[in-house]
Amino acid sequence: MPRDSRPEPPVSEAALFARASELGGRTLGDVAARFDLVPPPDLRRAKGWVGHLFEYALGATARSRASPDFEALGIELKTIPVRRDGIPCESTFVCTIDLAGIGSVEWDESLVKRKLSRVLWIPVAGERDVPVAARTIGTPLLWSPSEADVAALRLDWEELSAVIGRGDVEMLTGHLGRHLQVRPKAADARSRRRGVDRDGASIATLPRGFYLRAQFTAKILAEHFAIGSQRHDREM
DNA sequence: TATTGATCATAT
DNA sequence: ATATGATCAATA
Repeated sequence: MPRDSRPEPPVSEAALFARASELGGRTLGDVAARFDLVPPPDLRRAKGWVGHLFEYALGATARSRASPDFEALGIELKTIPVRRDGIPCESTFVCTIDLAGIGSVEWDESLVKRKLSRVLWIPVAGERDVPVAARTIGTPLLWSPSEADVAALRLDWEELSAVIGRGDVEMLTGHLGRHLQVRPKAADARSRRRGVDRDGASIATLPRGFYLRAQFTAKILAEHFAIGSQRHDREM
């Protein structure tokens, strides 16, 4: 029998953050056991397992629904795998791209801007030499991008969107974009999605998504820790 | 070894 | 087949 059943959605941002904070310092195995879930030995065949665990443990809206994860609060949940030194192991997936329509979308109404407006980051040990069940949960961070962040993300988004919009999606590589990049987001390399070519004609191409580079999220987490230790100093 | 391109599971 | 949750693994 599970010791805890699935919690109700949190009623406020503070309640959500408090709930997430209680998980800090514990292992994924601890949390999974509370809900009678079994951690896989590794994530090769369960890449979304950590994210799903936290959706469940924090009372996120059902997986079937559209984002944000906490609809009533307008908060997006992101687990982020980190090394022992706190630096992210991976980039962070933001959203898939409507390759046929993004050329006529403005930044202010973009999915990237909306999804990143409020994010609950949960750092989790992500090194592959640690079994999933033994991986430690870090201190959560409730984040909104600074004005400088928004400006920088907008610059990347507009550049990348323009390339897609003008019909050069096939020229895009993961190299483009300072903080935001475009990479495949598909079941495999044969997947196809509707896009447009340089003549504006409809083509079938690889589905792609926006991702945040690890360097960008590293900065977010680093600033978080810096502020945390500053507060700690003042308390002493 | 950091990064890009490829891939895996589940639910709808 | 698409959307959401991401990490894997080959490459540079």
